[in-house]
Amino acid sequence: MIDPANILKAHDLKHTKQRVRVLQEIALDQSAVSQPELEKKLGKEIDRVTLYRILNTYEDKGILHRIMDLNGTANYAICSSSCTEHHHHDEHVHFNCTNCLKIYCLQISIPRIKMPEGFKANAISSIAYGICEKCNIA
Amino acid sequence: MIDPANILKAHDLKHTKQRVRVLQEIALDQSAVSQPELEKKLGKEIDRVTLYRILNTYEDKGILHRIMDLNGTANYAICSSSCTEHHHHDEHVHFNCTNCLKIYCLQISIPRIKMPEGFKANAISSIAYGICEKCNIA
DNA sequence: CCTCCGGATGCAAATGAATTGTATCTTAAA
DNA sequence: TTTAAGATACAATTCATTTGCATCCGGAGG
Repeated sequence: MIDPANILKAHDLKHTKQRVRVLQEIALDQSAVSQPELEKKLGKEIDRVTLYRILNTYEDKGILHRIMDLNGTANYAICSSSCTEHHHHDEHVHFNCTNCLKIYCLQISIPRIKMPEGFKANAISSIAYGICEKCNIA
Repeated sequence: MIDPANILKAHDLKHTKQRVRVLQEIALDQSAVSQPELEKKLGKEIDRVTLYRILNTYEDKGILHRIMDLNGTANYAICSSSCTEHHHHDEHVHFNCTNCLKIYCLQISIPRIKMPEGFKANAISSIAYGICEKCNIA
């Protein structure tokens, strides 16, 4: 259950109606949402730039995680509760439907991968591309 | 060893000096290259739009594979020889340095991941973010 | 070697995502 | 209630990428 007020307080962020609306909107969907999609829904209430800044703030704070889709557009989804400002732990596999373009957060964690000598990984992202359950039916 | 002329012939592409130059330039580097980087190097010889079109053609033909970096910019690297027009087999892990922004193709293949019911994956991409060997020294 | 067609290139302009600057407004704390 | 730090809105800009169209050139056929 997502409580915007608590999340904001927990991360020392001022409680504004715009920030609350963004969290509500993103929490609705189990697939990740892009800024353009959010702008379509919230454009009447929130300025485009404000939306970008809110999303960046949320990412920095570890409230949202960002996934790049096929077009290089940023998509956002709520982080698992263990994410912090300093380290993201949302290391699950994402699924990007090449038909409807939606991004899903799968409940599958990313297998550990040993890096070559000299390379130090802080995070790893895994995106599967294909057809999602909804598009498979249609 | 990369032979541009052969690659072009093998894929039924006209032999033009621009196409040859792009292949030469990308083959030089073992890290993936973005269009903006290529444009810096080849901008005097090749038009920006032509560069985009060549890269798209190469991707379609399975000559290059595309990796999105942190900024949502497309980067390109030479495909393994088994890639074809209809299916990319370049399923190795990539490494995106958060310092120098370079993308490396690691010689590590992506572990098989079982998709949930209804989801059908055609390709999977895995990108590790961190500090590369060069930046680790400096 | 010459002709000629289709695909490739170059240039101009448009689109779309994201960022920056700045003035104004709002939250939360004194 | 006052007030300062921080948020928001609006305008303008940057940066990657795409589209339209006229021109050019590679290579197949004569």
